[in-house]
Amino acid sequence: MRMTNLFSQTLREAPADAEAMSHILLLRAGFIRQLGSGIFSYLPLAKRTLDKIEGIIREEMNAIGGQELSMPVVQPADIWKESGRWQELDEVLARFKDRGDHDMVLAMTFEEAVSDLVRGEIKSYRQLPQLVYQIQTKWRDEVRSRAGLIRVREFTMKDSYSLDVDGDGLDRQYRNHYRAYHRLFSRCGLPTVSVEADVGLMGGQLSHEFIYLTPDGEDMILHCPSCGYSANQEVAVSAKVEVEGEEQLELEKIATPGAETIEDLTRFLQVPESKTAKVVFLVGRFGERQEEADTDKLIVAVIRGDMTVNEVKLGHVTEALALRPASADEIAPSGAVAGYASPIGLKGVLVVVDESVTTSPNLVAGANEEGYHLKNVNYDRDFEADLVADIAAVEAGDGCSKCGQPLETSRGVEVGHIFQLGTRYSDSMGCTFLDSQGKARSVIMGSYGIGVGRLLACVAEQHRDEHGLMWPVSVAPFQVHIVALAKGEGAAQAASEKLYGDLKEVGVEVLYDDRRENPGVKFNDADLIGCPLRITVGERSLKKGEIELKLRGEGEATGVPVEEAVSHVRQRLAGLQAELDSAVVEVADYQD
RNA sequence: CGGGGUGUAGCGCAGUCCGGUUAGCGCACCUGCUUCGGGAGCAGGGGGUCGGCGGUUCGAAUCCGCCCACCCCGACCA
Repeated sequence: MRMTNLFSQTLREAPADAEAMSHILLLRAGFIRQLGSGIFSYLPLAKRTLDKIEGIIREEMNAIGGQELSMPVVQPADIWKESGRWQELDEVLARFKDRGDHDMVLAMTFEEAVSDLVRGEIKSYRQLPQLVYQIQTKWRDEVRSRAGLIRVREFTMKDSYSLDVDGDGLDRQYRNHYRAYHRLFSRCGLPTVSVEADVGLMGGQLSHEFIYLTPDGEDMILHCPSCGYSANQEVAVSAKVEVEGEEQLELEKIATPGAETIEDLTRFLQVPESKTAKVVFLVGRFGERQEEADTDKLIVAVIRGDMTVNEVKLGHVTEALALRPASADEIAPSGAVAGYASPIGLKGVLVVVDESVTTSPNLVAGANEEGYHLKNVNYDRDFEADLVADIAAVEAGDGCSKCGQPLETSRGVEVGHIFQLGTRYSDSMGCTFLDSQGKARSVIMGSYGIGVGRLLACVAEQHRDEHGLMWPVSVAPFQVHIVALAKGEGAAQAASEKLYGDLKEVGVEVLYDDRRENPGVKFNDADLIGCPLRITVGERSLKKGEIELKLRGEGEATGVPVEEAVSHVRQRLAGLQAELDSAVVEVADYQD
């Protein structure tokens, strides 16, 4: 591709509203342009690397038996009503009506669509197992898009769906994906770690996320340096701390004027945070799938003062469809007094108590009376719970639940997520097959996603320096960038043209800077765009019968004879590819 | 949705407090000449509903009101 024909230009300055480095660089290098919040156009350069990423994904999916198909983005709401997600999901699912006044949705994922396909096609156990996948556009009306391509509303995702007769089959496909994902991310040059994760709006029982670790990531990961346990904070568990036996003391009401926070309280009473109980008020939305009517209920979560509530865990144990912070008006009717609240004496609420509170005797808790707290509050004796569960957010330093060593935290971006769905969709949508006994059984499903655009952004984030992007060969928009130090006629011009033609001839992908620009401009743009191999063609080295080769990451260029240029280029590219291939390691299975 | 911020040419900004010529500057773009190995110089030129609507005023980018868009921080996810 000649740069004089390329449909984009580099920007010397980045738009002011870009902050993430991947966003700034992709914008400056002319890969992407923004149309609206979380809505982007991919220009030719980005499209090329996207295609390469998708190519790698296809190879890996095909290698584990995947068959590519394509499902519609606009779908009738009926199937979503059948699965129950029409009711379960809120605004993330974009809805509209067609001209016939039918409810329609913009697909945010495709479990319903495959399930519809499956119930039509799959009749017998003889047709299983199966693995289908697609690389398709999705729309999610995210609460907040951010960081360029990292979190957007319209995005393309590779999603695959496995269909099996039993759990063993599902497990096999799940493990296949687990390994394929690790291979594929490393083939793209992106280091990732896999962690146990929440199933979120997919439903199902087991799930892993593939995380690219970066301080700018939005997910919090906990991992144990000694035994390897790693999980998203949403589901992470830590070792239970046993409190040594302490006799239950008599309940005592004390005046604590103005002490409305745990911090105030510890200072006022001179007790550690771990000797207090705090409550968090949330409103849970409850309802049955397949039914329209929802009811809100106040949830009172009780946890020890030194810990925080993990809302994902709380959502699971309460089986609420959604949780949100409660307003003062919603709290008041229960009898709770903000700042001096406790579960003692509350009416009509769902009390969820963290395990930490049930094992900690003689805590200080609110008296539900302005200006007063209660001392020596004990679970069971003084108050009861509707649910006792682990609802604590695990933090750095907490003991690993497997080996007891302190856990560490890091941040990351989720680029892939795999789920063992089981029969969550086949049951609700009637995906059954006849087994060898002639009995109808539900298809066992798995679902596996990769955010393609996000993957591109993460690769950009990972491979860059102060001058610009540095694409791994496997996904670079072009393998070679020719900088022609010539304007119009001359030896350099002729040599560049010839080299460009020769390289294209042998199938090398080359971006040829044939613009009438000064050398500095061309070098800087080459660095910005970040093709792995740069060739400089200029009078200076041409006099020695040479052109110059430089890897994007290298400092110095090396001269090679003009006649040998093509073979040198192929060698260098092969070398880069080999280097990348050798970094692809087969990973061990996940730990159960 | 709550909190914070920004909207002036394709991009980066000044001007807005304190209303008053044809609304500026840098980059980018077009023409010409020169230059030519790490973001060149000179000369000339094109490009603006000052986010939108309404109001105040003799007069609004500037003051007032409403609305919209985008970004950042918190609850969601690939």
